[in-house]
Amino acid sequence: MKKFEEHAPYCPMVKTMGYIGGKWKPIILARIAVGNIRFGKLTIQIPDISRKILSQQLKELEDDGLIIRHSFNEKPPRVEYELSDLGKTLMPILHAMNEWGEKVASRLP
Amino acid sequence: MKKFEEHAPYCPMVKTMGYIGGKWKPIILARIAVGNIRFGKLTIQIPDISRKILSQQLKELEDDGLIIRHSFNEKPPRVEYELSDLGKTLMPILHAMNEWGEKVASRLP
DNA sequence: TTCATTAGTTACTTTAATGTTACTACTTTT
DNA sequence: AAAAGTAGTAACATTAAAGTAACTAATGAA
Repeated sequence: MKKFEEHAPYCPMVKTMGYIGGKWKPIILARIAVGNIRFGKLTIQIPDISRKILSQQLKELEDDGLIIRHSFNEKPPRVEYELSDLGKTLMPILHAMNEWGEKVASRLP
Repeated sequence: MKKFEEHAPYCPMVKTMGYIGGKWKPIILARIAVGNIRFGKLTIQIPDISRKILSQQLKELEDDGLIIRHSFNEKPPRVEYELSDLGKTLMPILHAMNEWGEKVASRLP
């Protein structure tokens, strides 16, 4: 039924979605993009995310090389996250998304 | 570049994710952005999406005012989708995502 | 006559994503 | 001595997302 010739041999959008396709990832990345940030601060800035999901998503972002995790050996623990060089290349996407959200929010209540 | 913190009271990223946050939506939108396209053509260009999900996502995109559905009263049926004016304002995001996917694909195998 | 075509829908099942609660370790503060 | 603070994790429960198979209508073609 589907013709092979018409299949997109490789889709950049699919690739991108593989990295930032989660419900929370762009939101998390946008927060980290502002500057190094601690785990607890993220849970405050993104009130609707649970610690479990946040932790999980951060790990995926780290595994994908988009963020760097800095763990200071202190008690109580302190961990900071920052964008990696690769993560910083996402800034145009994050900014475009941020701007769009602003515009839509101001026009459609 | 503007800092995300300047727009913190409501979260524009969350708003944007509400519109294009699905697994398939950016991919579908990117396809429609290329030009008016029929339902069946979309199922060919996005081989891994089922008709059910495609139909469902298209309806959501239409309800959100991002795309316009043109139904020609023919048998067998013909339906074409195009970006609305609002949908066209997503182009910077879609374009940035597409470019990022291309770059990452070329650098990381 | 029977098949192929198109853009879906319906009913059902499975998988992925997300949430909840309780818990840890170590130090400092009350 | 108890409590507060941090960055998580484990076990379990739930919800959201996605997949599958079968079906429709009207027409033209084999």
